[in-house]
Amino acid sequence: MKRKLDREFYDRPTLKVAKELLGKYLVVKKGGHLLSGKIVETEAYDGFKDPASHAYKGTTPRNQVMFGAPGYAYVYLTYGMHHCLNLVTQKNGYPAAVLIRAIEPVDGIQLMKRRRGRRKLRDLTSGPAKLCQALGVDRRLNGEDLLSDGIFVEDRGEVPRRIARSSRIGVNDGKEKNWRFFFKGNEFVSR
DNA sequence: TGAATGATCACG
DNA sequence: GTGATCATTCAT
Repeated sequence: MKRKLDREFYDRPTLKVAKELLGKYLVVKKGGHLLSGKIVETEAYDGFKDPASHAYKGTTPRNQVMFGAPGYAYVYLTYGMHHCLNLVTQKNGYPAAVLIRAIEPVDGIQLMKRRRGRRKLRDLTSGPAKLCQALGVDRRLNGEDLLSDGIFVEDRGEVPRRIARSSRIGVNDGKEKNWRFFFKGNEFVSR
């Protein structure tokens, strides 16, 4: 049983969405290719009061999508060369999203290897920018509807186990919360 | 541990 | 316009 996540799934508290995305399948279809992977690591960026969020200081041209309706992709370039993929959550006007930090490769592994220039399965998608490169996600997908057929998340009926949480990677804030979720012991989790 | 690499944003 | 920063990755 496969079921594409609907708008209502994303229109909920961000921490809950971040946690429940674990074990779901991220699917990208483009140019006749089908690429997918099981989500094994996420991070929540929630609201106006989250200093680590791009939306902390209000709207800018880049973060517009975070303020928009739930169920859309927010893709940005960082360090001048790496893309990161987020899934926008909660209602229009409330800036929040979930960063997809790692997936376990499932469909299209040969193409992922070619794009990444790596042979080992573990090196393909074990980080937010790695998985974007493997799946061919870049800023052209910013603002893309996650209910479209080009990029979406699918429930394949699996029951997730062994979920752990920690502080977010690359976030240096005194009050940093445990807003990173991952499968304990999964080899595709970043770092 | 640090280089790569360029968009983004605050400042004025 | 300028300069600091960056939700990272890879090779040294």
